[in-house]
Amino acid sequence: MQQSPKTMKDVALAAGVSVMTVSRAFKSDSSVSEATRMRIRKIAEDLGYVFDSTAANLRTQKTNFVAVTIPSINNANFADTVGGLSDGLADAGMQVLLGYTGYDIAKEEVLVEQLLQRRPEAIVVTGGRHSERTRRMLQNSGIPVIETWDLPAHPIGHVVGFSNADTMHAMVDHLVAKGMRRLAFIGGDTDGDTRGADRRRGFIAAMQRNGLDPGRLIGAGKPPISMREGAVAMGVLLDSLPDTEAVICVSDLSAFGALTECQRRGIPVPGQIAIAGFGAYEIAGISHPTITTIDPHPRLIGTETAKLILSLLNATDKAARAPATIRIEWHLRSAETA
Amino acid sequence: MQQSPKTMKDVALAAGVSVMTVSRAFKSDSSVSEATRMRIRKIAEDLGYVFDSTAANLRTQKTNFVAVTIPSINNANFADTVGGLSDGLADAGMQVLLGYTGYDIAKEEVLVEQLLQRRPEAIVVTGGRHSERTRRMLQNSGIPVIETWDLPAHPIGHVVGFSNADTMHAMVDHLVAKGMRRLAFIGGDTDGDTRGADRRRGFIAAMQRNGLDPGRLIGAGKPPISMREGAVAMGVLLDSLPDTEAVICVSDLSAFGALTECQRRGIPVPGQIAIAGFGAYEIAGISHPTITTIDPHPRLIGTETAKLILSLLNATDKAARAPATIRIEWHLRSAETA
DNA sequence: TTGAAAGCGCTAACAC
DNA sequence: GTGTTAGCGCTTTCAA
Repeated sequence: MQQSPKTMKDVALAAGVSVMTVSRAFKSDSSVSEATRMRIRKIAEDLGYVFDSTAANLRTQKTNFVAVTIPSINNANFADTVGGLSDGLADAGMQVLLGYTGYDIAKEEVLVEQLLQRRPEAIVVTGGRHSERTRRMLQNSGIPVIETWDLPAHPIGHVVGFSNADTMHAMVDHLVAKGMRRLAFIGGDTDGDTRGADRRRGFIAAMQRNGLDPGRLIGAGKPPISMREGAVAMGVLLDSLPDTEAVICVSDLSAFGALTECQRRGIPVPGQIAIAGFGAYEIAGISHPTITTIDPHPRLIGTETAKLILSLLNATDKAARAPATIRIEWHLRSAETA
Repeated sequence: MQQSPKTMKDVALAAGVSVMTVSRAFKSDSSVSEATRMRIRKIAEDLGYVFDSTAANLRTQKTNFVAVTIPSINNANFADTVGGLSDGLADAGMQVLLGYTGYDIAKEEVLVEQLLQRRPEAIVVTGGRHSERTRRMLQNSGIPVIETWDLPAHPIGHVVGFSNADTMHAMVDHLVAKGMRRLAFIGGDTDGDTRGADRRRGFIAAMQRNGLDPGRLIGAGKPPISMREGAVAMGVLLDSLPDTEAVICVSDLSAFGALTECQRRGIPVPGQIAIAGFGAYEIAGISHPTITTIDPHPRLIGTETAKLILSLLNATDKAARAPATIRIEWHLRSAETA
């Protein structure tokens, strides 16, 4: 049973042709007579032969996959990005090799090294903050590097993203325009989620710009912040700063948790307190009441990244490989909670 | 910039040693003097050398990864399983190569073929229904095959899962014990989600066993069923069969959507209608009210699968490689909606 | 502790 | 349209 896998040699032997002819029979654009091709494919299928791409990869120096790092597999936003990326690359016969950093730049460093050892054709990372060694490895990799979900001040290579801080300026302005002044922010209490930290910074800057107190910051735990942590943080906020008029949560998940805490306490939303989130997760549009949020178009980030990668890999002239920054437009979705 | 990557030969040249010595310097258990090892590693780092695992894979016939197919990347249950699997394999230095079937056995067939071409050390598939060709490819692969999230009647190899139908028997009995008789089921209207279809079948069988009418079946669309589709289906149910006493939804996501539809209509839950879901997603425990559900312990499925794979790969005698079926216990979590 | 030779399974390049 | 030769970058094996 556990016999060693069949090789092209086995197929060639059975078909009475050379290994090279078998190889050609599997590439649809190569010169083999249609009769031999069919015969060889039939024999291969009967033998249970499975093409060995590890060998082809070594010989051709092409692996046909793109490495991608995301903070967590369990996050609908990043899942949408990866989905868009996978679908966009699939037509070109490329696959995605995914790795999870757990919101930890030390883990990211190990992961990037492991991924580069498998010789991807391009590498996509989430966010613009990395260890020095990670930056160096990416820079030296010789393959296209794309940073996403962010707009780094000093990009390593290409960028497909947006400014997380900017979104909070828009959200603060939205709430202020509704007459609210005492705004709070619920987010992680470490900077592991660098995009979440950027949003907190954006919140603080926007409050200051509006001449308002940016001090109502509630730490909800180590990122990522769950629904439950959002609920707990809302409890803390309601207990400690009961005159708060609105709260912006680092994500829709924590915003939903916060909403349920209000519901459990019988506190009207947005009557007594308004709630806003981030991410345009499905729950924001279906919860009762619906949640005001920012839609960063996660899937679009993925499809645009795929397009960029394919154009870079097909580029012949140097100009076409120049570092590109693709800004993704985001939208504020005003809903019932704010 | 786009120069060809450094090889061990480059490092060897720079260090004045043979390629073999460089190779040894990177394996921690091999015989090189500590001085040379340090020197070589330093030189390699300075040169920006990155180990090429594609070459090592070919030579050693080991790739150090496990292929995994899941229906959708955007599903917290499967994400948890993959998370448990990744973590369980990481200690052994193995990675996961993930592919998505989109709840489509034709796509699964293509995917399995692509994955096997990369020569994984084992392959994990979600569910127990596959095309004939998929079964054949898996059977002939010569590597451990693990079917998960199901208890197939005729397993291909190993199994780590549970009976989806059984969970619905427990849920129906739970509702009947509360005095409810007119029960409905909201699920997909195709069998693409085979586990969802199994749950619908389990619902029907359990109703019949209780002498109740199993005809209140609401089709909510093509799987996977979203929160919104759950809400729409609940609207259909309330309009067409308003005397329904309880509804079981194919997942917590659709159950939550159904709950919000009741909330929008001002219908008390569970006062007028009880709601149950499946999956023990975070939302079931945090929504207001909380949702009665089945916890299939998704992460445990992943960690048990990882343990099984590692023991199979380390097994020397044939007995230790005999097909195993690991049943995962699930639990009914009674909450406020039922 | 170190090195030389051979080869993993495939394909580019060149012959015929 | 088909075959031969060489070699991708490593590691196994054997020798020193």
